[in-house]
Amino acid sequence: MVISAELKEFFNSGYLTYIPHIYIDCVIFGYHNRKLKILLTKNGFLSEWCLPGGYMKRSESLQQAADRTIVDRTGIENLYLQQFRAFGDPNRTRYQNFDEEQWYSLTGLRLLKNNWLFDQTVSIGFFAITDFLKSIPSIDIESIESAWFNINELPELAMDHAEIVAMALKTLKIQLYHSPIGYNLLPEKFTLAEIQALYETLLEKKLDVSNFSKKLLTLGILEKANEKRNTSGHRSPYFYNFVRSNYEEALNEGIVLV
Amino acid sequence: MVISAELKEFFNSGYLTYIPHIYIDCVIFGYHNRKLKILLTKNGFLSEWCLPGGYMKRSESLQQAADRTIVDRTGIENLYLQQFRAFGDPNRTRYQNFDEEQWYSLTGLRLLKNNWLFDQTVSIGFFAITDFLKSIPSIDIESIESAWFNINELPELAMDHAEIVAMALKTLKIQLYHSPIGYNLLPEKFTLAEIQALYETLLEKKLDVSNFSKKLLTLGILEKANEKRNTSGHRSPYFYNFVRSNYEEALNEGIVLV
DNA sequence: ACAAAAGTGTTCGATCTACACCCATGT
DNA sequence: ACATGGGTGTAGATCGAACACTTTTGT
Repeated sequence: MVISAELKEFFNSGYLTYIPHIYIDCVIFGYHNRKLKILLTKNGFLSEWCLPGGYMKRSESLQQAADRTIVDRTGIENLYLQQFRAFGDPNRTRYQNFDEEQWYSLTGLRLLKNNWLFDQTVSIGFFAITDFLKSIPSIDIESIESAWFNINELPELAMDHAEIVAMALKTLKIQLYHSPIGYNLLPEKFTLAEIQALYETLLEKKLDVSNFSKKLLTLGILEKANEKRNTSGHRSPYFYNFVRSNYEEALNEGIVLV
Repeated sequence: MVISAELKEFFNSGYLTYIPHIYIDCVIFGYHNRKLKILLTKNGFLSEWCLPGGYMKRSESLQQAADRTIVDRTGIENLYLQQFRAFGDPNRTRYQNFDEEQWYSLTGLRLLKNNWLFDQTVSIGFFAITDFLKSIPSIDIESIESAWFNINELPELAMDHAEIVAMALKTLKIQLYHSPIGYNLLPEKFTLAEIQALYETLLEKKLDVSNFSKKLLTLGILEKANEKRNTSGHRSPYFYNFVRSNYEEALNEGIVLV
């Protein structure tokens, strides 16, 4: 990996800009057509894949740090990132297993043992969900690759990142139970089969067709549009769309779904 | 306030032991006889009251830090502390409004602007609930007083501590809805009226006598003991006790209560 | 007897679950 | 006509809210 001047600067004096002990890790779920993926990045110095994340800057808020991190590291904008847990096992630091020589041979930089990069970090976990076809990630200075992975075909993850993913998934499911989802994951108009597929994928279980649609329609979250999708070979399904006001209300008030 | 040698040492070189940017704040709910209180401490240098809390030590886990903090600061042992949120507004630091002169006149110590105590901190919020009659708090070196306050008669709180309390209370209520509580808050044997009073106080609403007991008995969490409390003037209530196995199961599996 | 608190029963309606059934359409 | 997926209807069980009722006990 080529060590840019920018990266060198980051290694040597990043602690002036960033707080050395507070890291943000983001679990970005991507959904499309019955597939649930998460976004991972390949750090240039680690063999395992990582969650996209970054240090918190001095004098910014946690939320700002998370939002900035995701834009910086993946180029994806307008994600609604939600905090779900802090992770703070001892000796939790990205480069804990490197000694000075190893680091030198990898980067050509001599970093002292007390360099800020080797400090213990507490990580604040955030998660978000997006349509992975609409969200094309880019990469940042510390990374060499960035990709969507199927949730049940994840590669080896660095540090405690597997645990972070597991907790995020658990939180996502609980959340889904109490508030609707879909605004950013489905097109403007969609069929009942499509939204049910979304829920079934996220919850990892089958739902009853009749009961599912009844629920969403009774709650007033969905309404039938006067249009059908043109399929062939069988009956064409109607389009539906979200009823914005009721959707928002369900987000605030909470519902019980499924 | 007298500045002990220990405190002086803490101010000057605490950063060697503690991570300057990570703070733990604990909301300790105390219940007894229809009263819900929280535990606050009076810091010797601030006019407002604070949540008991402390810095995280280098190379300990978040959970260890929280557990140690509560023992150190309040002397209360065996609390089950549960993480609920991280708070990280910019410029969030306990002594942010002090300048060098003020600090000197208060403490007799000359601390530089870049002293670790003035660093921005992210706080990880934990909460727990205990019986406040059984939990007599003691105080620590930075504090001059420690006391239980009724939840709706809280004094002015430092920094964002009011927000932390509000979030903790919200989390407690949601949690109560999904899992039983009472093991450490009620005596071994208690009456239905007593456990209902507990729930009504925590949830801040009245519950129906019949439905409440039916629910807990149907779930198998409570069982009737062959004993009555001796009251006078009217019918004596039966004692009940928790059925440990079902209680634990409800904790793990989740229930819906009320 | 009656007041006060303990404890039980019952009704009504909403909601969930499971499953059967009908509909539309291309071949 | 039939296969395929879209969509609806309904019986039975379960649950929850509200409230009336019975029991026990001291005065």
